[in-house]
Amino acid sequence: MSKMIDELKRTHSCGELTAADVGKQVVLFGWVHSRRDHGKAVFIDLRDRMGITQVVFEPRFAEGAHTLAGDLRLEYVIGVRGTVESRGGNVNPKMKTGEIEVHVTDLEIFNKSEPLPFLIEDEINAEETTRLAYRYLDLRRPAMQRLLMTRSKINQLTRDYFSRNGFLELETPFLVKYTPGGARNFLVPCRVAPGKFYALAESPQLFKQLFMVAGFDRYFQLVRCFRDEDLRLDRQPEFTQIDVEMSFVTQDDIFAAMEGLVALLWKELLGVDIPLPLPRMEFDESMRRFGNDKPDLRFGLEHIDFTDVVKSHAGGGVPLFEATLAQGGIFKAIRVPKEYALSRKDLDELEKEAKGMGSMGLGRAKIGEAGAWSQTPFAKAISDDLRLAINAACGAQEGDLIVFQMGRPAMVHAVLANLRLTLGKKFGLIPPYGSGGQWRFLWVVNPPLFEFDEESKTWVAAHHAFTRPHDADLAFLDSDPGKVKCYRYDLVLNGFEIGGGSIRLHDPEVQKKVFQTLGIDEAEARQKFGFLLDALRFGAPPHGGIALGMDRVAMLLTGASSLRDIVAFPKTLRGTDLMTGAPGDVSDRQLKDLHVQTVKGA
RNA sequence: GGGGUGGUAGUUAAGUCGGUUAUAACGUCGGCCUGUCACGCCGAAGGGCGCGGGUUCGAGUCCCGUCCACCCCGCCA
Repeated sequence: MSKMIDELKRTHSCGELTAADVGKQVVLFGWVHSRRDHGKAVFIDLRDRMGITQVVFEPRFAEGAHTLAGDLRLEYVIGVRGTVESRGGNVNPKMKTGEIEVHVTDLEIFNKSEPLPFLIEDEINAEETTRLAYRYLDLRRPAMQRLLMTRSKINQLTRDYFSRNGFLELETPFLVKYTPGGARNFLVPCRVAPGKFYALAESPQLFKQLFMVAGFDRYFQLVRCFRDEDLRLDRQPEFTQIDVEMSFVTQDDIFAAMEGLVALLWKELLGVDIPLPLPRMEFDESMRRFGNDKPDLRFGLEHIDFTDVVKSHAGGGVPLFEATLAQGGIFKAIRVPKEYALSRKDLDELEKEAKGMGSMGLGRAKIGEAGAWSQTPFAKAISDDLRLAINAACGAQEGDLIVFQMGRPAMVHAVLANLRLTLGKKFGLIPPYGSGGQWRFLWVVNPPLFEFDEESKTWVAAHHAFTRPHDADLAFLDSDPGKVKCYRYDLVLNGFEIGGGSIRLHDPEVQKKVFQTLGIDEAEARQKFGFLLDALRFGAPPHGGIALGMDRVAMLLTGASSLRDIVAFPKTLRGTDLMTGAPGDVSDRQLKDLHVQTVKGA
């Protein structure tokens, strides 16, 4: 048992002693961060989550402590008592506590440590696989401690902000009824109801709307959500949302509430003033200029649509162009100005990337003298008129390169949107962190309510069936569903979707029409959303809401390069936890209790 | 489901046209050192190259399969 823990109180953290404390008797607890043993003088950097303090052992301070200090190794957990002394001429300006050191009179080793799989240093020197397998050691690294402390601060500021503004923090269930559509759910077998399953909530969506019907008016929650979809750099199977719902509000009211939070977070955590209100862009415009609904506005290389140009020249004699037009395809390009040279090898790599996304290839043309094309198989077939018209449409000058895609709109957009990002990174167009102007927030607004699903040849809800259409578009519900815009909005930051929400459809009559368009009949609607439909009939207030991806916000705020870095115990891309081994096997007995059979090897 | 990158001491990496005993740094172990803070100096241990096949006189290097990790597409209302 530890004498020092029982008898002495920790007086300071390892990050706070300064010249003003010289002469004080102090007690510090922490980990041996590094050790410099000079025989008669032993220097230890002692670390806790607040910082590092140098502690010194010499026989003249205390014989016993000095002898014991010879046994210290990295990551031993120790307690020291001693006197704060000035370092005199040996000040270390790189350390916050570099003006002082502690001359130790008492040392206790609370616990030893075996040699570590990797060093506890800020500079990442271990592969993520190793770090994740020993996450508790990885989290000791000061850089990781700062990330999680920032995360904690975000939570605290968010709670303060919403509480101050009259929001109630209310909880919703995680174990919910499975409803089809949307993200794939994790299913949880229910022991007491044989053959039945709960779903883990993919979001509190329906419940927060019911809070509005119940009259709670302003709700927020920092809530865990679960989605059984494939993972990405910015996607984990469980993640945290800052979830918000408000009654008697317009879209502008919701924007104002969220902008206040964003400005507060950026001010408090980075000292950055975010100018409000945040800019807005129509969904259509975003698709046209950037090929997706989450544009990174930190650089140009915007898309240029030259479909009409090709059309008006009837394909210009290029068979592939003519075929694309016949199939209703579109043509879009990115102009690469001549100062950003791309080698043949670069272009081959880009083409490979494009093919990986379903493209046939990467169209390209180098602009030469008098608008001539080279480095392209189209150079011979294309008519002079069309070639010059495309150059003009793209604003391409001699020495520029245009890269383009043609075909199905979804493919063209996907390929060029990614190509734009790849080129932006390659050309170093993204402003470095801390340079100013690097926080490009954007509301993307007024997307279509429906999308046409090519597979089933039906209209499906682009987001969900409870989003309020624009009143002016109601007439199109029957005649031309693709034209119906809705009060749906995404908050985008630097190419990441950090939040999304909508004004909800609270009018049962319009709701009925929406279901009709979707081909959902009364019975099906009842079965899927019965309780919500009921609720909407019993005096549902006009309401709307939004959810911010808290993890993504934290990732961007801290400059972390992956969502995994700001989640304490994350999963790999295949959904496994390398430390615990989850997901794991269970016994036949457990399965039997749950009335579950598994199909092996199928 | 598809496209791509990677896997070599505890860790991070090098390893050329296939060729003796597979390198280095950090860490570890032993010794020395009173002003270090990437401490220094002397010495030592530690891997057979993700796994399984194959080609070859000979494979870390070539081929096939497979596992794991990462990045992207699909997917994520």
